[in-house]
Amino acid sequence: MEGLAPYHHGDLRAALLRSALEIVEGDGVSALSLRAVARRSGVSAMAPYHHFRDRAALVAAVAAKGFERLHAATVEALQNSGADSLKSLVASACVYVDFVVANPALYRLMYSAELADRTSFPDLAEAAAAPSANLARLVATAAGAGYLGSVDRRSAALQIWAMAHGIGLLAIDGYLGADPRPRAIALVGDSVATMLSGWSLR
Amino acid sequence: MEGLAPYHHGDLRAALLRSALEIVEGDGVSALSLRAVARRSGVSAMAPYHHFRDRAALVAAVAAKGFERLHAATVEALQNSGADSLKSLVASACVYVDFVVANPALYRLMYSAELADRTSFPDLAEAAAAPSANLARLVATAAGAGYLGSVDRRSAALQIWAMAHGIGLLAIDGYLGADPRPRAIALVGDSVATMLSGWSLR
DNA sequence: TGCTAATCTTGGCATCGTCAAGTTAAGATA
DNA sequence: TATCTTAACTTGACGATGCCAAGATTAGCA
Repeated sequence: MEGLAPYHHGDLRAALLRSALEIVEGDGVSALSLRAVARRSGVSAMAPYHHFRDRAALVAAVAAKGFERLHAATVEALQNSGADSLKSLVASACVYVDFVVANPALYRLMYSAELADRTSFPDLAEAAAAPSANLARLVATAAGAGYLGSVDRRSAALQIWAMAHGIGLLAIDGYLGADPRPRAIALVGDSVATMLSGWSLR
Repeated sequence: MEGLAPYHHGDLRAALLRSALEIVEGDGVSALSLRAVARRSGVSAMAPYHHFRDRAALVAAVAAKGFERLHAATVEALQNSGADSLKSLVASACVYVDFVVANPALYRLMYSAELADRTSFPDLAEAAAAPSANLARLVATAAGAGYLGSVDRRSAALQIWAMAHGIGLLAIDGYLGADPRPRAIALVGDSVATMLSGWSLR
């Protein structure tokens, strides 16, 4: 026993996810096929179907992993920053964009059109909710500290999110030149600070 | 002569583009295949290759059409608005987001990953430059009117663009609920106004 | 009128997602 | 321990896709 390639893999699901992430990060979303994932995991083309209903389910699982990482990065950064709610907001926006620039293909996958309807993927919906909830919490404390004036919290959160989302996407699409990372981070930090100063006037 | 389906189409390129736009708007980007476009145009599967080098070239041509429409919509809206540079900026941001919400699949295609490197598609690069140039011009006149304080014009333009881009994408991805159009437009208008008021402080 | 080059077609190949039916082994039951 | 159930995995096949290669048709110009 213990020969090469046993019939039962042991933990194929995890291995498939790992392979999928490697493919996405290495060759982009377009290279992510079920067959490629199976091949890289040393398994037949149909094996993944016993762990993911179809290709979309695999993509959704990869996206969920991405949201988990994004959330983890944000949480970690907030622990290292102070308690100032304004600085926390700016910092988490910067971390967000940093994540986008560091994982361009993964981020694009996380917001790809095929996953727009998340009702079919409850795990993905749950994973994606964590960053949103985090932002909402930060905005709430900022509002409590009087930084938002009379501005609706939900609107404020959406605007900050949209700005980070937009800057991150423009960065990885090449609109911020080569080496967009410092420029993108400076832009979000600047814009979030600007918005907060604008809101505090109301 | 003048029978059905002549061997030479006459203006296949235009017909293919039209079919492609119909497919994108009707069934989404994922349904846009060369064969489907050919089928809808009543022509063999290989015919498109005499007008577009490969699938990416077709997609690029569709995207260019999209940028032309976006630019046209913005220009038209600006003619109907006054000369106030601040209002013009807000208005064009609203028109931008309105376009995104009205043409979700087309907009996604315009910024799809496969077109990120536009050096291969000079026509697309040129078409995409028009909206950017328009925005830069509006920002320049706003700066001339003293609305930007000491803020870098390029940064200001990028932030406005990113905000519209981000809000539009969040809207068509379902994060603004069903019927996102009024909400999205209100959000951009609000946010651009906020940013301008924040900038004018510096 | 005849030549050339552009336009369009047919046929074929590799790859993809997925259905159907079979094989292997892990784990419960007796 | 022997058997049975069931999950995990495989092989084979089908239709669809992007694209290569080679042939057919016709427009436009000499």
